[in-house]
Amino acid sequence: MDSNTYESFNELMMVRLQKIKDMRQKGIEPYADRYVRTHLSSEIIEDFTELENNEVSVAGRIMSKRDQGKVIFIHTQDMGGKIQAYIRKDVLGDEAFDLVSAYDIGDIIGIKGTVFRTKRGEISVKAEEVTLLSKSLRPLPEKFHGLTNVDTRYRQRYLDLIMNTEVKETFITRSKVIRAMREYLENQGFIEVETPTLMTIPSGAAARPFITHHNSLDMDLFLRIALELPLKRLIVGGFEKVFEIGRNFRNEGISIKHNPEFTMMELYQAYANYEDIMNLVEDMILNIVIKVRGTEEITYQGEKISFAKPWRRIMMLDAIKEHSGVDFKEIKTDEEAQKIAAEKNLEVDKNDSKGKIINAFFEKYVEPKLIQPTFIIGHPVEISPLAKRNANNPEYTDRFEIFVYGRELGNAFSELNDPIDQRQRFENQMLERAKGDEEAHMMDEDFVQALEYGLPPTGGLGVGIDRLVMLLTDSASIRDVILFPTMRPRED
RNA sequence: GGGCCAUUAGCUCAGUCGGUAGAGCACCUGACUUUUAAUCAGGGCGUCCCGCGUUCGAAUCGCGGAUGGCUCACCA
Repeated sequence: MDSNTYESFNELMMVRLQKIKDMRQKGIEPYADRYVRTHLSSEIIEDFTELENNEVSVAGRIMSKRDQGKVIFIHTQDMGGKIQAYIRKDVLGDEAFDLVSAYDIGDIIGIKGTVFRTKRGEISVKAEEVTLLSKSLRPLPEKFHGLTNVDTRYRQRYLDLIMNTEVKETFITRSKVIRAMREYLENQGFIEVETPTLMTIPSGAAARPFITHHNSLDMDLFLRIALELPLKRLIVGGFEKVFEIGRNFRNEGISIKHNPEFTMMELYQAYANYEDIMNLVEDMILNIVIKVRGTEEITYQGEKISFAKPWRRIMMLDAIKEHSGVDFKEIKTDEEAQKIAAEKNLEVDKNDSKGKIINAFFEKYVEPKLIQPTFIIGHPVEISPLAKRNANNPEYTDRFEIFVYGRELGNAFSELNDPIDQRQRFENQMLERAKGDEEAHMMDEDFVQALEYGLPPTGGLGVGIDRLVMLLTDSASIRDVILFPTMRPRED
């Protein structure tokens, strides 16, 4: 750090810098090497009856300090929560006590002492030895209101985590959700794999990709938008049950439900169809909900949501008929579909096929109504370029999506394993692209070639981890379940 | 990308009609040996988001910009 840096320090920080100098002059190092702690704050509170009058050592950040002259009360915070230290001048001695007196809120300290309960009933540690482990230079946000500025909370998440305990809880829950999912899938015989993030052809979803450049190969690469195609190649290769939990990147708008990078779990199971996957995902999510929340029913944004089996299963066309009165079974051509869309004042592109219009109807009339976990089955083939056609009605696919609280939580289908049909579908997507649809799939020749070697009948699934965590932590925004959400850099 | 709103001390906020900036917490000095947003007395702390303009004078009014929030669009 040079002197120019110090110039940006305000008076509060200059005072703390001076304290560091004073300590070093006394031969005390304010940045310690290590500290042996015996207990977390939570352990002392939970096991108070056994620990009372025993010696313990705790470490953590000073969150509050009440100096009464010859007695100081300090709350320190660690992973387990907060615990109070009771520090007496006559126990520590004058010199050590004066040092503690100079500690600031935000400093990280170690306390060795005996466990007891104060007059007011709070379980505390009566300090015999207090050690400064790391001096804090910047003042923490105010103790009562804490840190509420959302901008700062996301940009300086560490401050958010220090000040807002429920934020820590959210991310602990996130970790539990992922662990429970892994456990479940491993118990079902799935193997976890990792596939490339850098792709030559981004595929597996309808989305605009991020582009980057590889210098020594002198070529552009794309960040993946889905995990799907590499995983299906692994099924071709004989891994019959695989899954990946990985980051996807989509170059699209940011909203309460969308972050440019987000986490998906995708799994593929050979010899299974979409109905097998439906049973699997229903059981898996119920399992996770119970493991994480201890109950089948949760409350999300004031709405009671039950994950108890079975979830409602309804054909997409039936759901549209139920909510909009329009029966697309009666509508045969793109022109008829365009006409009915116009009658309903639904904005669609004039090139849109019947399949896309069905999807538009679904999104407008049905999606917001699907509060309880619901399987929507049988999507039009035009919007499902990687899904197998239904044997009885080849205009539609053996596909389903899971909706909860009006939001898509998962997507699954019987995988298209006919290489000739797959090539045709890619070609149709290329035509859509040529018509200006930037999100249409690109041709993936290598993937078609893999199918030509033979993909067994396979069921596949994708689940949005962030959205699942939102439900289980009652978080209104996806940014509340992503530690460092994408932000514009500050100008300054 | 459009609309609306916000941005003032480290944090949470107030700021009247345009008259040159305030509170609480935090910090500093002093008092206080079981406090709980400890208390009491005193003190210091500002790029009023940035730029331009109007005005004798701008935190306040106008225009442009930045960042964020909400929302619509986009996004299966």
